[in-house]
Amino acid sequence: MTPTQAPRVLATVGRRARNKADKQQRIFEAASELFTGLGYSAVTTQMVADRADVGTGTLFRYASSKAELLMMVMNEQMRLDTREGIAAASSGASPTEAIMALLAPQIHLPLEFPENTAVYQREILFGTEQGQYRTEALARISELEDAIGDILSRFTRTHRVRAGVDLRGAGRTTFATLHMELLRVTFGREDPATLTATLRSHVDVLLYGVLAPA
Amino acid sequence: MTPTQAPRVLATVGRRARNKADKQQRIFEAASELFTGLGYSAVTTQMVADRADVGTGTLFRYASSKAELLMMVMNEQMRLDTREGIAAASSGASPTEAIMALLAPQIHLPLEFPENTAVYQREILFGTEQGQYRTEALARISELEDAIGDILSRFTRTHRVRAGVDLRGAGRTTFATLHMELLRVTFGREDPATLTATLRSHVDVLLYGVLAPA
DNA sequence: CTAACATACGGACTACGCTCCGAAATGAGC
DNA sequence: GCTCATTTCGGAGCGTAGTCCGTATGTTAG
Repeated sequence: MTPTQAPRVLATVGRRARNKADKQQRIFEAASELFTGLGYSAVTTQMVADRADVGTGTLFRYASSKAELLMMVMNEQMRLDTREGIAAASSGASPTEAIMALLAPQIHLPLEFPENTAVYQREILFGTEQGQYRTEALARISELEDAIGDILSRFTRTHRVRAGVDLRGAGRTTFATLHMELLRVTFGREDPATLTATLRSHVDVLLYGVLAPA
Repeated sequence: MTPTQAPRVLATVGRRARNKADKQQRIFEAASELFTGLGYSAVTTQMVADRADVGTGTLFRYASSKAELLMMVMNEQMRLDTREGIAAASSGASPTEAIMALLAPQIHLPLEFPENTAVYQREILFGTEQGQYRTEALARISELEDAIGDILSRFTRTHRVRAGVDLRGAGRTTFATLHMELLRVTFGREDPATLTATLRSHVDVLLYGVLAPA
């Protein structure tokens, strides 16, 4: 083996690309450990940069803001929860149960990481920058909204959809409600123990309404 | 009139209290003009302080944060819209129409001041500090949620409430949806012209549900 | 191997929200 | 009017997110 041959095998992507992937990895791990250990507001970007052993200038070429840094970390968790929920929803026996199965895996996050989850939700809803990690988060939400559409259409044989109802819009309403209920738990205005029950009754209202003509 | 008598008439509250009210007034006007003229992010607290002719230290004893400063201004508008909505709602002929009448005055804000309204909503939902102006904003929201409860109970003679439905929770769902739809307009994901129609269909879904057993 | 180029890096720097504490103004007691 | 206590004021200073640009490092051509 000549000195130029041995590296070439691994070097098909070049040293630069490898350095980049390596830094990306270090930054992800540093951010993940610090955010989960201390919570968003107690972490400074300087701390992340130091732990990842890069300069702050470098840090901000890998994530365009501190919030993007958090989203990078949270998206991983969200990815798992979403996959789990979509799998579980396919076996729900009623519309309510199917939707609850879809949403159930999302519930643990605000309990485990209240502050980080609140910031995550805040940035999803109110973020203006079009960073890559926010884009990914939005894609994940869309995935769930689509899943609700799929669930509802799965039940159109046994249930009829009221005239004029837009299923996509109903998916949005479901998420609006999920967001708010998760926030209520985060800010301690709702008992986590009753969250599932509360959410189920919201889903029921959404599906079957509040009123019926007397 | 002795020099001590003339001032006494106006001075029942004391010079200190008058100075305070005066500064409060100047700060309100400065904040109002700057925020509405330039938008939240383009305004610095220094600019508000300068225009109100106070130091920054002083500014922050009249509003505990920049966001509180905005809420101080927005609350005034919200107060008018809420009063108008509650008055209009009492004459709605159907539950849907009554709720729409209640919400209608709220929808002009994001059209006129998209950025400020978004920040206002963000702080209402995610703010952690317990400043006086946020407290006031939350009270205004509660007022509207209560109004929805009143509307629904007004129709219990002609409509029956589905078993197990919590009207207060339904009010929260309505607001969750309103928040989200206003945000969609703010961020340009929804045509303002169709907002009323979209909102009405959301309210309909909420009242009468998506599904009915076939 | 070297030169010339392109890209990535990183830390000094800036902007801004907010705090802190010494100074000034006000009111009370005499 | 004078002194002292109390409240209010305000701007220098701090912490932190994010930028800018000179330097370092990798890549390519000859």
